[in-house]
Amino acid sequence: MKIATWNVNSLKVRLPHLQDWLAAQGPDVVCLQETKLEDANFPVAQVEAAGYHALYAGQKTYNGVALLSRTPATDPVTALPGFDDAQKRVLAASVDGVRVICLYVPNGQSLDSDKYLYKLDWLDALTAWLRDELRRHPRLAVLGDYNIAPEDADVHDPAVWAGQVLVSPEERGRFRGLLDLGLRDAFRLFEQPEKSFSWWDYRMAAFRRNLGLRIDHILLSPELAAACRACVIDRTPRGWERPSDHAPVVAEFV
DNA sequence: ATGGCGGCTCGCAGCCGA
Repeated sequence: MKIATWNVNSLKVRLPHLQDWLAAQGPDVVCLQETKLEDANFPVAQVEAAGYHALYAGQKTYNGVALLSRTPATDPVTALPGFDDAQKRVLAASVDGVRVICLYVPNGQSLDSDKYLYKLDWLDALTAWLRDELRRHPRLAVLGDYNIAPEDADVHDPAVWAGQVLVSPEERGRFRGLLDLGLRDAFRLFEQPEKSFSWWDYRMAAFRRNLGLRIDHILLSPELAAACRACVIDRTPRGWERPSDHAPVVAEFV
């Protein structure tokens, strides 16, 4: 089984890239973030034509998540339980015996912003929820844009990023809290190239110079981690014309 | 690296992302 996560930064703009990438990679499940579409405008026909079923929880302008799957997904959940949130950032469903959770973690904007406090509260609610979900679902995969670079190795220049969101000790502590639940970072289950990133700023030719961050992650329950055979970041679509600023992350397990 | 890009919108300027 092949699962993937991709922040497409507007599905309306990136639909051709998604179609090309699905045809090239043929994943069984794809979690999308930043669709920026109200549900009435979701491209259901195009996704079905590509061979996928779709669940989606969207809104205008910002956020929005979707879950595409070769076989129909069941038992959808579209919010963090017990966390009152107007923003569409969560979509969970079951596919082929795997509980899949698609996340778009808040960015936080800056350390002195209310959005940063919202991010930390959001991560606390996520942690409490995933603790229960791990008990309920031995085969659990939590994929998405976490907006956290877990370690300095996930940052092109830690000195440049010091004191900013995505790398703060509080955010990294929340990420470690997820690992402490028993989840494993699929990417780090394997030997990986130095300076592996999943996001590059549109400015300053950052992709060409590989000035990036690794902030898109696939976390796996112990059972799925034991079955995982590969996890890679596919940089290819980031080099296409008019790309998303994020690259897809893909994991395969038996 | 102190901005630069590229989404979005009761659009032509400003907000937001990361």
